[in-house]
Parts: sequence; structure tokens; C-alpha cells
Amino acid sequence: MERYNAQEEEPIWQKKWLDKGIFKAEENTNKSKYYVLEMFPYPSGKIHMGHVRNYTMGDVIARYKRASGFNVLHPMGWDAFGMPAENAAMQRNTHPAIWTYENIKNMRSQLKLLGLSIDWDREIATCDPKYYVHEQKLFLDFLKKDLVIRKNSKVNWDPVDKTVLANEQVIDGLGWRSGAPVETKELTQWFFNITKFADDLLLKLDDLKRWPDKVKVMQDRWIGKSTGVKLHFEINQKTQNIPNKTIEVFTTRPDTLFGASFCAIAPDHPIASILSKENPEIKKFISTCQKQGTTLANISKAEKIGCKTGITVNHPFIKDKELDVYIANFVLMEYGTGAVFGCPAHDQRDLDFANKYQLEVIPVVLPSNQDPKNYKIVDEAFTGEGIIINSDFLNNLNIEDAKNLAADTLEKIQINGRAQGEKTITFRLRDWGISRQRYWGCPIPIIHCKKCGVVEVPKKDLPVTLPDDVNFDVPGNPLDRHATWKHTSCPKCHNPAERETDTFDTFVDSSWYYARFCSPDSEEILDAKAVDYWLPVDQYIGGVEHAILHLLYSRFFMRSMKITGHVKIEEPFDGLFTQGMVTHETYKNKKGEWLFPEEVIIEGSSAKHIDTGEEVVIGPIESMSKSKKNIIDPNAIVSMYGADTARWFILSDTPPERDIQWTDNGVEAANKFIQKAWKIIYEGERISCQKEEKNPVDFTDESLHIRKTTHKIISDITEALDNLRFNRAVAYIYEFSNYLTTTLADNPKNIDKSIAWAIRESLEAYCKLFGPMAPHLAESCWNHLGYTSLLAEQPWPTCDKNLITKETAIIIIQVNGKKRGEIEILIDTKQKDVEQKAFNVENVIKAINDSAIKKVIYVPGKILNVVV
RNA sequence: GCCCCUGUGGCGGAAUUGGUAGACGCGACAGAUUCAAAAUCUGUUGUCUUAGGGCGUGCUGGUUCGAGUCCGGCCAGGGGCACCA
Repeated sequence: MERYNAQEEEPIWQKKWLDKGIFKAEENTNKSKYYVLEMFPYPSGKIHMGHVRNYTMGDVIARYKRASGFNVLHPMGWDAFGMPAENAAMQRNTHPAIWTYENIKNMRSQLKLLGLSIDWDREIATCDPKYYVHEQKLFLDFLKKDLVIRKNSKVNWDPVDKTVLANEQVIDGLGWRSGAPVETKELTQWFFNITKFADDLLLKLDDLKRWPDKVKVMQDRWIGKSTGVKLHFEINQKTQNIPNKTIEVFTTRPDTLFGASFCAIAPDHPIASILSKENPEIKKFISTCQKQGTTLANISKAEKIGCKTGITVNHPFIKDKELDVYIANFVLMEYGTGAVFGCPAHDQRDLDFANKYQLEVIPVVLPSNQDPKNYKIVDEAFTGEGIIINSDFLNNLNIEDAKNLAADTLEKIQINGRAQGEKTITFRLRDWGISRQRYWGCPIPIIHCKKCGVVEVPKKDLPVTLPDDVNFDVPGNPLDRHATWKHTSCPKCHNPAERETDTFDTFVDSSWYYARFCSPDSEEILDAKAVDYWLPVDQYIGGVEHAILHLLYSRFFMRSMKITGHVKIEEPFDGLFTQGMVTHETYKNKKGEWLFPEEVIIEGSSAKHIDTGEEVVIGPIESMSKSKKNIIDPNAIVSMYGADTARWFILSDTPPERDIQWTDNGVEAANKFIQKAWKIIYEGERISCQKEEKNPVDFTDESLHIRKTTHKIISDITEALDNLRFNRAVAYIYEFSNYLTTTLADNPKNIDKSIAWAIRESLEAYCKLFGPMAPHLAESCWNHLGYTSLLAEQPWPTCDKNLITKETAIIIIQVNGKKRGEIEILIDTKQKDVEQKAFNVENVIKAINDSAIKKVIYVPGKILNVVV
């Protein structure tokens, strides 16, 4: 027997699959559809192990579903717009398009080596005008339905480079290239009106039964619905000369109004801006706050600081009570109204603040276990349930009732000709800003005309394509300084006008690509028949890092596309799976420089450098990253062991949602399996009967046992794959391998006919079962079993239920919950008979030891517990 | 600070609705084969033990005939975050 040679075999099968076109999704079929999609890659240049894991999992599902009789759509494309292409252009003086297409070419050929069952005819790249022309059309359709709005928003502005920076280009408040302190600048930008769907996006999370709870919780919190009251505090006009008569605050706790001891506004609140003009102290405080940034979690640990405005406001319920208004670093302009009232007793931030500035702390909610006479709040705010105290007309109510009564009362009080308060629902979700001041993105199909204002590019003039003749010598957006591209005429009045030079956020490209895959060549945005048939995606797979933005934006897009009539449903992804990362040990030399794994030789628990012999420090296991050099190149693994080994390893041992540690031992084990499976088929084929031979009339006990084992494994693996438990499917294959190895060794050539038949049945099932995971090997095995057909076209083995129905069962005998013995019984033996048999077991008699039997619990087919 | 998740042998991890804890793989050890090694194959491998068993799923308390699984409290590790009023 020759060793299985993956390097020789794999290309053969890849070519056969391609030539026969068996992975092409069928257009006209009566079969049920199954749409498998993995998050498409950004063409960075090379595939990495994360891709291998992602696409292997998807491929297993696609192959399994195809074998199970589904019409499978399993496409691939490229999320091809984005900043790295522009960075490459700046660094290497290559055009973003050339760099991107070169990368796509490389990565496509790398992916093809993995033997993925992809319908490559549907490949799309988002930077292709044939793709983005439809995105531009969609944008115009959205615009007509008021799904797009235009408003001001802040951007990071680099004053030296005179360019807008992404968050990741701002390092410690400085521009990444210029090093200049970043300023904020207001620009008029385009937004998708995602907040319009806030309630629906939240509500329908419940219907996503095949999504991980984790992702749903994250989206729930991101949307952040809260019910409360907006109320106007009347400004005491004596205190400051400002135009505002009231400050509007939002609260979810109107029940604690009697405990209010101050008000606070955000540093960028309009009133703060007015005051800062005349008060240098306030101005200084505001700039201190701005330096803190608002995006980092560690600010939550930062000290709560504030600055008195000098303004006071009147308490809505308590006559003559005034509250000082502060500007405070923990109040956010983006949420609610940018102003709060502080009730220190029942909010930790307010309490920290009050303690710092020696403000009143009035408890108004009394926990049930406390005595009102000596109930005090010192440095821990009470946020639990209780009864209202110290609150006039709210006293003795529970929190819920007090909230309602307070809100109702506020609605009845008139102030400046309107109700002082009103019940409101607030979301933390903000509209999606889609304008980017960059070249390598989809142009926004808009023309700005001095006379007509914002004018749409007529659909007949689409696509608005990117000009090729650009350079990146100077910072900033090349579209903005392009000599001719920018200048055009107004479609309405035909006077000179300017193109919008902003391009779309790349999340726009990825918010609808899954729909375009249904009809990638259609002249329409989406082919109605195709999307109605294929959508939703049945199984979507990708990294959990996209749990919020990409998935939420896609859900927004489906809703919007439904409104514009392009699709009929609202949810894009019926099933979602988020896979874990690929990790590896890290290595450093004595100088503290990172080393690649191939530079290191491991000896027991220590390591040394492969060339110098210098001692190497083994660091913690971390997710693979270029910066730490703990990466394994998929290409290297494929060329050394073959794609099946890489695929097999990445599916083994670790549950798919967890991080998997890449180890050399693991790869060796995977490769060992490949060889072992080949050997089993090779040896087994000599013993088994001919293919397609009729099944014998009678089976011996032994041949029946082989059949039973085979069908049990079929059932187990089918269940594992249905639940995406790839690691368990692998374990069952190992179990089957061990069983087959022993069975073959026990049966020399001159065996019983029924055994020869049972062995063939098991061998055929065997390669079909590991087929989705190691598809090339499976084809070679299938071929060795005498078939000229492709295994990829064979149906999934079906489990004969009669063969796995058990006639007998092992019953565990427990005495007081401890195992004392086991007996084998017929499955429907009555409890009385089981007991009788159990009481004859020596160890059981010993354990009972003449004690009185209190109770006997019998779980049929499983356990008998005797309580003494 | 808030939210979420996870703690099982030397390691990765199995264990349906609460019902034999440790499947399967790695590593280690022993043996076979070999001049020798690699590869391969066969065993053993949670722990203590007086060899009858005892103890074992982060710690601790509870529910139960019975808890890795359910409930309370704690500890540790990981992840997310936009201080969300």
C-alpha cells in the first residue's frame, strides 16, 4: 500500500469538481434551497488561518447540505473597498485598484487550494463598478423613501495634513502621520436613518432563533431602548443672562425627583458653549473634558468632575428649591438631551459627583430591610427596589407607581405655555453616518448645484465611477482635488456644478452583498425571482467582531430594501454562527523581539532559536497576529500536508465558537488520520464484497454488529453536523476508524458473505461521513472503492432506525446515589423484575447490608437507585 | 465602572430533559517491529488506597433518591462597551 499523497490527489479532484460544475447553484429546481454564506474577506493580500477556519466550516455545511438533497448556494466575493488600499498606494506608489485586484488574484488562488465547494461563477468584488452601480441606485431609492438624511456631524480633523482621520488613525489624540493634535470639525454628511427602525430592530431580535444569544444581547444593548420622561427645568433668570428659559433633561427615574440635588449638562451642550464665551474658567474646563475623549471604557473609572455654571434651576415639585447647574464630564451630548438631574442617593455616578462637591444626598427609595429613621447613603448608591420616602405626594408608593405618578404630574404642570414633562422613549442607537472623505470607496451619486442645491445623479448616468488618474502624494481626498472629475454640470439646470467627493462607508458595500449573490449578473439591482428564492441566508458564519455594526446595518438594509420593493422579507440571516479565533504560542528572543514559529525549536518546556541556538522565551497563547509573528501560513501547511489536513485540524477538538490553538502536534494528528483513513479503505476494500452487490438475506451476529455500529455512527455524525458540532463529528469519525481497524484485523480474507457486505456498507458510509470535512481524501477513497462517480455527488448516508433501536439496556444500580453495579436487561423489562435482578448483584447486597429499603427509583433504561 | 461568557486529567475537550464523569485526540509511559531511528502497531494513563474501596468537574452553601448539569454567595480567567441618566 502506498501512502496517501495529498499533493498529487487534491488537484485532480479540484479539477474534476470544476469541470463538472457540481458546485454551481441550480437556477431551476424543485429542490429546497439552502444558502450558506461566510463573511466575505477583505483582500489584504494573503489568506490567514482565520479564513481557513471560517471557510472550512461553511464548506462542511455546504457539502453536507448538498449531499442531504438541498440546492445549495455557496458563493464568494471580496469586500474590496477600504483604507488599506489607499495606505498601500501612499507607501508603495501603486494604484489602489491595482493593489486590490492583485490581492484578489492571490487570495482567490489560495482559497481554491482549500478545495471549497464554492460557485465561483458568482464571485463579486465591491470595487467593481458592475457591483457599485447598483449600490448607487439603491442609495437613490432609499433617498426617495426618506431613508437617507443629511445632517452635520463631527469628524477627526488633522490640521497639518488637512484631512479627515478615521478613529484608528488617531493615536493618543494625535494624527497618525502628522503627529499633530487632532481637532474636531463639523461637516455636513449623509446618514442612513437607522434610528427609524430602532424599535423594530430590537423587537425582531426575538425572532432570530438561530442566532447566538450573545450577539442578540449585544445588539439589544447597542440599540438601548429606555423609557423615561423628558422634563424642562426652569432656569432662574436672575442667575445668568442667557437666552434659554429652560434646560431639558431626560430621566428614567422621575420617581427620584425629590432626591435631586443638582443638574448637569454635557461639556458640548449649547448652554455650555454660550457660557464658555464669557467665562474663561468654563472654557478651560470644557477643553479639559474634550481631551478626555468619550470612547474609552477607562473613562468610566476616571474621576467625575464638574464645573459650576452659576445658573440655578427651580425644582419642579418643591417650591423655592433651587438646584445648581454644573457642566460635568460624565454627561453625554449624544444621548437623551445632553442634560441630567442628579439624584446622588440612587445613582452611583451622581453620588461620586455629589461627594466630591459636597452636595446633598437625600434618600428617596427605602429598601425593605431598612429602618427609615437611620437609613443613610454614604458611598454606595442604592438602585434596587423599595418604597418611596421623603417625597411628598409620592411617599409610600413603589418605584413603578411613583414613576407613573411623577410623570403624570409633570405632564399636567404648565411651564412657558407647555407641559413641564412628557413620557418619552429614548434609544442610544444613532443614525449611521455613511460619508467618508476618501477615494477608495463607492462614489455617492450626488451633484451639488449652487442654484438647485443637492441634486441626484439621474439613474441613466450611473455608475458614477472613480477616476483612475489620481495620486496620493499629498494627504487628503484625491477626488476633492481632481482637476476634472469633480466638475460637472447640474442635471437640472445644466449650469456648472460639483460632484459629491465623499464616498460610502465600506459597511454599505457589505450590507447587501449577500442579496446580490442571488443574481450577481442581473441588470437590475436585485433579480426579484432570485432573491425571493434564495433569501434569507440560511447559515451565515463569521467573526464575532461583526456582532453589532455589520449585522445591524445588514438588518437595516433589508428593511429599507423591503420598503423600496427590492425584497419581501426583513431579516437577512436566518441562522448565524460566530466562530472563535485561531491562536498560537508567542515567542521572543532575549532582546525581546518577536520570533516566527518556524524560527523556533521546542524542546520539552523550553525552546531555542533554530539557527543561533539562542534561548527563546515562550510567551502566552494569543490570537494570531502579524505584529506578534505568531502566525502560521495556510499555504505552507497546504503544501506540506495538503488541504485536507489543514481542514481536518481546524475542525478537530475545539468547539467551533471557541478560540482554537494551532499546534504542530495537532497538525500531525490530523495528518495521521488522513493516512489512517486511507489505510482503512485500502485494507477494507480487499475484504469487502463488490460494489453494488445485493444485500444478503441473513446477517450473522457479527455482521449485524458491524451494521449497527455503522448506523449508530451515521446517526451521531448527522446530529453533530446539524448542530455545527464539528469537533464531535471528528471524534465520532475517530471512533468509527478505531472500530473499523479492529474489525478488519479480526476478519481475514475468507470471511462470511454477510460480513463482507456489512464491511462494504461501513466503508462507503465512512468516506461519505468524513467527505464534507476532508473532501479530497474522500474522493480518492470513493474511487478506490471502485466508483467512477464523484463522492461529492453522492447522497448523505441514511440511518436505518431499526438498526439503532436498542433491545437491551445496561441499568446502573445505585445504592443511595452511589454506583454499586450494573445489569443488562431487555429494554421493556418491568421495574419489579429489574429490582429482583438488581438485588441479586453481590455488590448491591453488600451495600444494602440488611438496611431497610426506604424507596426505589427506577428510570427506565437507565438507572435504578435504592434508597436505604 | 457596567454587561456577557467560561472554569472538568499533564493538555484540547466529551457527557440528550438532572441519571455510569473523563468519549475522542494530544502528550507521557511500557511493549512489538527495527542493527538503530523515524514511521507504524498493541497496551497503560484523574487521584489516593490497607486493593474492599475512598475522593474527585474553581470555592462554598442549598434543592434532589441522585448535581459537571438547577438555585444562592464567593473566587479566577476571558470577551464586549458609546459613563446611556
